[in-house]
Amino acid sequence: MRERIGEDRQGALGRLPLFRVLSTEETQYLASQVREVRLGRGEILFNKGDTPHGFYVLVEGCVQLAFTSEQGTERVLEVIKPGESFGEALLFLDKPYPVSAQATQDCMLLDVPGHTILNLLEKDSQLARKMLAGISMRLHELIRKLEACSMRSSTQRVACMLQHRAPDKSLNQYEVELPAAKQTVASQLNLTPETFSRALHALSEAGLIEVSGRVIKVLDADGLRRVEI
Amino acid sequence: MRERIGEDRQGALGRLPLFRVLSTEETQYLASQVREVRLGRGEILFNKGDTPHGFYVLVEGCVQLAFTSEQGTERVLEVIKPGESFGEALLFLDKPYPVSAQATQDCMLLDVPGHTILNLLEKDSQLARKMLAGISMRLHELIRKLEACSMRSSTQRVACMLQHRAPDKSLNQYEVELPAAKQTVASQLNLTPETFSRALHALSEAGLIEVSGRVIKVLDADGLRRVEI
DNA sequence: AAATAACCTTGATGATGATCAAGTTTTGTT
DNA sequence: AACAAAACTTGATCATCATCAAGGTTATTT
Repeated sequence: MRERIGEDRQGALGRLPLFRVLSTEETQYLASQVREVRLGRGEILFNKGDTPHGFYVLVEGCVQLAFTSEQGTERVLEVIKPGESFGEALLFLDKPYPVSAQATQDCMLLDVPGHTILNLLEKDSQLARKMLAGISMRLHELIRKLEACSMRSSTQRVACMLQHRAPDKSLNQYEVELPAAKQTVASQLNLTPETFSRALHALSEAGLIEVSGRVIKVLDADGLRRVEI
Repeated sequence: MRERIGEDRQGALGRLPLFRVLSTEETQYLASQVREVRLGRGEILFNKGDTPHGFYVLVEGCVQLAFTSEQGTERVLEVIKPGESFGEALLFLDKPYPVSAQATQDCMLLDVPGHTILNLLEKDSQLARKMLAGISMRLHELIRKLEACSMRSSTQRVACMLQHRAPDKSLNQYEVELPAAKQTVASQLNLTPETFSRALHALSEAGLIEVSGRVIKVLDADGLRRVEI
């Protein structure tokens, strides 16, 4: 796969959700402008406060976006998976990155220069629409997170996360695989690893879920909805 | 002003930040499609979970966007002021409103049908760019809020909000007028009115601010930055 | 396969902020 | 101007979650 992309960057770009709408010609132009970036596990792509020049598409690996407070404590905002992009919003804002980006696996990304995407946007209303949809989706996700963040109980937050990750909302039983280490997921929920662990324990006690490593089996989705404390 | 808009809806639309880029012809088309909505203080425009059909531009008054939990407690996400729009992101998502909208003052809004704005977007890349910028800005704000929400201390959150509302970041002294009732601002910071009140008190004690009603005089912005508890 | 490191769990304690309650001030209405 | 209602403040108490600490488990490396 990795070689494939090296050889056929154009094809790889065309397969990305965001760029699927582009014409062959446009994809060609794009491919000529992007730069490949490789990161080893643990490496920092950019820090909060850095000046953005474009945006990134993750082709392979895993990147996490996080705030870091003065004391060095981290709060993970988002885990980026292959095919997803990040940093688009900054193209239009002229502000520094509000978060840091770190590779949690060996990664291959494409660095798309700002002017390239702005050029494409001028001419291609389909791409504009796609980007609007992408950013809107991101916005929606953030609203959900903020809502979760203002829900009182830690257990409720965890239950809520498990519901959100259901493959199908109508199912009452399903399995969820956590997208990252438990401490990372905890951080996304604005919880300490300890509290997260206890919350999972409580939900197990209540017979609502079964935990084995990163795989969580939801036994009673309806019960999760009714969690009070 | 209100009559003015009634007479000259086209002119009013052209003056709105989002639509300033439109041609006369486009503005004319838009004006023919929008519907005026008037709300009395306290009235609900839509509830969380409702199906959106378009988006809104606030011309006059004040609207607040909030979550409401099952128990009826409210958490204000945003206070919309005249000239601002909301609900754009839903145009691209096919999801229910994630928040409720309530008038906190008598209001006049324009209801822009989804298909109208999508039509305009097809042809006008300037508008697309403007919308992208608008939504990106919203996204950025939300990230800031989430970050604030994960900062530990309530007093820090209040101090942070006061810094953010500085008319000019380089000033060490300035006045801030809260955009809404204190309980609303408290809610935006994910605090109870009581805790908010105490935080303001603490900052006053420390000689960093002076409070008189909704007007807060910041005496030492640098000190605010260093607030620890 | 052994060793090391990272990750996770469980317990005990403490601080922060929510809640409840009562009083004060401000705002708005008649 | 007087009254009512909403908004705000202050105090006391309590619950939740973070922190600290130690032991256990799973991954990774050699």
